[in-house]
Amino acid sequence: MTSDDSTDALIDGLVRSAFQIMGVLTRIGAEHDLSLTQLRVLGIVRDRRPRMSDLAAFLGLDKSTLSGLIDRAERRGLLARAANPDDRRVVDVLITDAGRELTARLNQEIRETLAPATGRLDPAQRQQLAQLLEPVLTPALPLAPRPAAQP
Amino acid sequence: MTSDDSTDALIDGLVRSAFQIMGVLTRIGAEHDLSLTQLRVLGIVRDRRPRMSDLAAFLGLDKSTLSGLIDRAERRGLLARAANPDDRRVVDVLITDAGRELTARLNQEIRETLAPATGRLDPAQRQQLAQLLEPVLTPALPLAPRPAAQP
DNA sequence: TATTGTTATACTCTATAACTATA
DNA sequence: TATAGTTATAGAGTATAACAATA
Repeated sequence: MTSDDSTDALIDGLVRSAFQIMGVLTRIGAEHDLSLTQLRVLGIVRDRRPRMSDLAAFLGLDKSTLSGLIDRAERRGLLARAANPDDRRVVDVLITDAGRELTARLNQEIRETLAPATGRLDPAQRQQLAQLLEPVLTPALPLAPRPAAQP
Repeated sequence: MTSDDSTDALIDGLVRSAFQIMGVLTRIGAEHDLSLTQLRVLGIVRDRRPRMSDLAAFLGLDKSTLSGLIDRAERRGLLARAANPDDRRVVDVLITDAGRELTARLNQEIRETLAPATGRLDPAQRQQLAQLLEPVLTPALPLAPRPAAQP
């Protein structure tokens, strides 16, 4: 079996939804001089303190790309680098108070912008949609402390 | 009412889903030296022949950005420009046979890559998810011929 | 030796501004 | 004048390769 109608229709909907969401995120980010990737980093680091390499791997970016990304966010006072006490090669990434405030404001804007779309479903349908989406989703970056590696 | 749980959970799921889908699309595109935007253009032009300005507007890009994008795809023989018979200022964008073949192959790869995720739902759930997504989605770029403008 | 992160370099994506051709 | 498209320019995002520090 290489394809079936239910899968094709679902993928089409997921892809269109993805471009729509990305469009909203891109526009709102741009209004605050933030790229999509920087927006995403803020959302991730909001309640985590990942090391550079883990963050790069989770984002699917080269570590050198992440260096530049964090540079620019750090220059703007949204993120900060910190030494990791356990391994002196490692650099942790953390959010600043300014970054946290900006992130909260952005999330509010995102909710408001998407409200006309999500509002076309009633609360029970919204809940059902979120539940159906759940099994399709990749797990998020785990919160610290990180699990022990396989021996 | 500024927020409710069902909306927040739905937006969280939609945003995570969007990043996941974009990750897959970005990776598959990169394996064929195509950016996310070029991938998207191929998907749109596959069964349409939009003018440059309409395509730029639909993608949310400046017309100058689209010029470069089409340049690069044209140099690779995936897309072509054509004069519009009704208005000599207008340039239409169309897909080549090579572009169509590549697009078909990419779509197949996307389906295969996403199969483990979509396969976590049974066919009835997939259908239901696609149906619940539908009202949330923005309408696609209309197929030619274009509707008459408002007088 | 292997891993973590940064720097140098090059290319794509993107927008702004200035331009040409057509309406 | 207004619209459609291109070109020139500049900044951000991205990967590859070479490097320094630490494990």
